[in-house]
Amino acid sequence: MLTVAPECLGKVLVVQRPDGVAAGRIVEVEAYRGPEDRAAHSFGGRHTARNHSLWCAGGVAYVFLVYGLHWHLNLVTGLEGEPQAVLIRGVEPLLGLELMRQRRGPLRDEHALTSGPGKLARAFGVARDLDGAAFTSETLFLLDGPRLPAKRSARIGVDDAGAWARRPWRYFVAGSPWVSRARTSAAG
DNA sequence: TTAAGGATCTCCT
DNA sequence: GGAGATCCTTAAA
Repeated sequence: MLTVAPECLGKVLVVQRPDGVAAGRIVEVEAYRGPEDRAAHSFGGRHTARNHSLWCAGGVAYVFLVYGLHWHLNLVTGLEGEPQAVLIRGVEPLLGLELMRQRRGPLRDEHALTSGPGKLARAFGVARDLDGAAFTSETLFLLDGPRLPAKRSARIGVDDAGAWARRPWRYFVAGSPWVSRARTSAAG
């Protein structure tokens, strides 16, 4: 999974919805590795209705809601019974710009369209009905792209996870304006 | 059935 | 740089 995460950078995420198609190049991801990873939803080996998709064989989507407002899109990468996933945090829009703007509403900063996990999920129309969907379906799939140079840093939003929070399991493309802004400036 | 908390975003200063 | 929004999931009685 730690090898899969950097390989995701540069790939193109495509989501087809009834109201249109959206596509973008992945420029930022985070790796989560349960059940040891305290920051992961699967920490402790908990297999619940919510994170069921995490335990499926790799290649499906794990979609969940945080703070009652924001959806997050993960790519499950483990074997069946091994909860491992890559969280997609930032993409560079390629197709469906108009559609994304519609779904996101008026923005002060053009780059805010997809520069964050909650933002891109909304821009791409990702919601609960995509949870468990295969990444090879017509609705949701990945295209190969040029391998981009990955930089690493600590993950974001997992401060209370102790040493696990400091693991450099966030991979991003340095210099891309579509990378979400880390609260703690990226090391490296 | 109830209570508590969360892998964030946005606006305002 | 700081605080509020908002609803789903989980655990306990």
